[in-house]
Amino acid sequence: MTAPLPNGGLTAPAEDCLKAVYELERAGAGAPVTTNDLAHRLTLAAASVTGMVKRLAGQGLIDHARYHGVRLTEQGRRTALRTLRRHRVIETYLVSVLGFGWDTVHAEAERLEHSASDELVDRMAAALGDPAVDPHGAPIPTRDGGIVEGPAGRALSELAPGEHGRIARVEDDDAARLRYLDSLGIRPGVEFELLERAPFGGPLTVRVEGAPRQIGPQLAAHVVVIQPSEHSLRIGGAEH
Amino acid sequence: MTAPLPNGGLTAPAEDCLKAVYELERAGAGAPVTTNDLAHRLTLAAASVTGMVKRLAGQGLIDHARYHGVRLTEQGRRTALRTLRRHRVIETYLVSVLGFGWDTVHAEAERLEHSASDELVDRMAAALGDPAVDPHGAPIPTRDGGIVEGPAGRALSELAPGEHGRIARVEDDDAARLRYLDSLGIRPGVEFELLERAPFGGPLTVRVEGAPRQIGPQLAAHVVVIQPSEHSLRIGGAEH
DNA sequence: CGGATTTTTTTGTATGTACTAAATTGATAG
DNA sequence: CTATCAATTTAGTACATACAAAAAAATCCG
Repeated sequence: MTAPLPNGGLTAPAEDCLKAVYELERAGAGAPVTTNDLAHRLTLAAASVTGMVKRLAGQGLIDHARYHGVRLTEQGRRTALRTLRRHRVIETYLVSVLGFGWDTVHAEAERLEHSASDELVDRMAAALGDPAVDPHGAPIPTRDGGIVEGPAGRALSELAPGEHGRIARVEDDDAARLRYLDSLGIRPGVEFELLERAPFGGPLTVRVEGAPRQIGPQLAAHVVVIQPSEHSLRIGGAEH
Repeated sequence: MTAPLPNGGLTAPAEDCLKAVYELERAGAGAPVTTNDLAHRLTLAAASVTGMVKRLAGQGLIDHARYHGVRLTEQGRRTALRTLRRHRVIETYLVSVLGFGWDTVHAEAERLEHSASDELVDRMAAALGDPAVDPHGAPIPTRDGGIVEGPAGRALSELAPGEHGRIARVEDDDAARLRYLDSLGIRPGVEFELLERAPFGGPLTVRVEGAPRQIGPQLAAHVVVIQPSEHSLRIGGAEH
């Protein structure tokens, strides 16, 4: 009796690893996820990842081609999405019901996602009316393993001056960075307009809630926005 | 980065062990808690307990006299009570807010108590109006480390026919046994009268909610009752 | 008091998670 | 095509948790 292991019988590090593979696969457009990518994401030595990956491959949750990275199996994807659902429902519950700030819930959810049962999470979700997105704008997987990965918004950092829209999602887990963004008024649901971009990777100036704000391009890269429609006014080449 | 370890930096098994020492000390009227007692309580081999006890003693949480059992230090007591508070607040929240049955919450709380932060638990407690007891009638330690261990009720199994009162607490964690008691109408807060006791350790007949119910003495030993006052009518020797 | 029994600890083993350092494989550039 | 460099895996170590079997200590009883 080492640990309780409520849901699929996986340990917390194993669930974290699957979640990381899922997220890196998504970010990398389906390319295999390398050991180094996982090590960085999990703040682990590469050798530790190799060991974990072997165990998970042995359980049929990922396919591992030596020296060439890993891919989730169908079973691994389902498992990762269940963990992700627990994480995001918990975050939403903490913010909506218990009054936590959206910048502080990640760490708490990161622990609770491994010990909360699916039943508890389903009750939380029901109490919230089965929300579709969490406080960061990330989609919440459904009980049956589905997920709608949003309408493929663009990063704030990719827009050209004059473009405007609504902030859909902030893809960052660090409390300090989120608190900073929040202090600028940059949070999911807020309307904005990009006023200007300083050259050579300089800061962007964004109007949010009536006020002009400056934000660095690295931070802005994690802010996903949606625009009113396809006839948005594009001035200048914003691709990069 | 093996595990998150939210509160005192203790692992889940270590917290469970401290909690068990606390509970066994209480049940044993302060006598030192033996390795075997702990092994039974934790469903562990005695050898495993010895190892855990050494680590905890090294951290100053318990005093360990080889071959003579352990005692919580003041620091250990505080730590145990914080874990106990988390457990009981979580149980109460699950029952009162999320609609779990009082018979099923123990297992869920047993896991969550190790990953929920004190801040989360304080918010849950506040949402409940800082309740004094959990769904089983057990007292909830306060934020500052205090606990009021109830008015020292008597076990239902110790009463004599004709005695009556109110069920204060059910000291059992097993879901099946709790569900059975619940089906008999035996739960905290319910008024009762002991109608008769079969001889030679036979079943007790108890009137609860107007209906006569039979209950074995082992189960009844875990039902703590309080009586109207000290001039309760005692008929016959009820001791033992 | 001293042997028998019980309890506890020690010893040795296993697993999962982590690390560092060394070896290996793959990719790249000349 | 090979030397080099980066990425990855292997090897060896450590710690916490668990176990069973053996040894040691305490207790009990005649």
